[in-house]
Amino acid sequence: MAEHGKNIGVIVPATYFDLKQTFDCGQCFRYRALDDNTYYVIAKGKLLRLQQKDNNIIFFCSEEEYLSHWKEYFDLDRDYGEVQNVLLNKDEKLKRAINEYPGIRILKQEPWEMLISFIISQSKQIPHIKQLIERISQTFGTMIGTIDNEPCYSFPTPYEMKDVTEDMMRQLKVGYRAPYIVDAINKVNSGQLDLNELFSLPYQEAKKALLQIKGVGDKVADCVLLFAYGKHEAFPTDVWVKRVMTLYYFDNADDESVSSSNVSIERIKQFANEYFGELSGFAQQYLFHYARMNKTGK
DNA sequence: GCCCAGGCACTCA
DNA sequence: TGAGTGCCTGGG
Repeated sequence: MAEHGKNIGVIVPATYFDLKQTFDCGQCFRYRALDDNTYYVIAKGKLLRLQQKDNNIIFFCSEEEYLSHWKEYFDLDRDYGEVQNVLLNKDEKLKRAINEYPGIRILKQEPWEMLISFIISQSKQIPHIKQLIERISQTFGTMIGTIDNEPCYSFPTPYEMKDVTEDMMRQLKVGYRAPYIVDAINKVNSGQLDLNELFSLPYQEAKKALLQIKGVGDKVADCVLLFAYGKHEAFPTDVWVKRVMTLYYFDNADDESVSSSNVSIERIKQFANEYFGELSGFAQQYLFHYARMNKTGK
C-alpha cells in the first residue's frame, strides 16, 4: 500500500521493483539517472523524480498524481511475485536471468511515443535513440519543467506533429526513418489508425493495425504492443533475444559462450509462444536484459 | 577510414 | 518463402 509521506511524496514498497533495472532494461528512453538510486522520468506529459531508498521507492509527487498517472505507468497493480513464480519453474537458465534482475517491471507507456521511439530504434544503439527522441521532444513538444535548470519537454502528441514534413525530420537526423515517422503522423491524425482502439483489440488484430504503418515490422509492433498496450503475449525478438533464445533453447551444446546455430526468428517466436504463453513478454524482458548485460551469445 | 548497431522495405529467385 | 541488399547517422 502506498503511504503519503509528510510533504515528501508517495512511498511505495520496493517489492519486485528496482528503478535501475526497470529503466535500464531497454523499454524506456526518457529517464535520467542522477545516481544509481535517483531518477527523473518524463512520461504522459509529466516530469517525475523518484528515489530508491531503504526498500522503498519514493515518488516525489502528490498522492493524486501518483494514483492518476504513476501507479499504472509502473504497473503497480500487478503481483510480479506471481509472474515470477510461474517463470522460475520453467528452467534453470530463465531462473538465473530472473534472479539477477528481479526488480524489472514492464512499464505502461504512451502508445504514440512508443510507436515513434521504436520506429527510430531500428539499427540504432540506445544512447543514440535517446538523443533523437530528446531532439524531437525539444523541437515539437511542450516544456513541462526543469532538471538542473535545464528545460524538459514532453514527447509531442500526434497533433503537435501534424505539420511535420520529411525534410523537417531529416534535419533532426533520423535518416531514412523520416518517411516512416511522417506516415505514422498522417495515419494517426487522419483517423486511419486509432491508437486508443488497439487497447480493446486482441493481440493479433492490434498488431495487424500497427503493421500498416511504413517502417513498422514485426519487432517494432511487438515492442509497442508490450510496452504501451500491456499485451504480454508479445515477444519482441531482436538480435539480443535471438542470440539468447538460440543459445538457451535451440543449442544442445553446454558451451554457453557462443551460439553456432542459425534459428529463424519465426521459429523462436513460435517456441516462446508455446513455452511462455501469456507471460512471453515478461520472459522476454528478463532474458533480453540478462543477455545484454552479460553480452550473452556475442 | 571502416564497420556496424535493439529493422524494414524492396527485389529477385 | 527465403535470402540479399540498401538505407541515415554516429560511435568505437
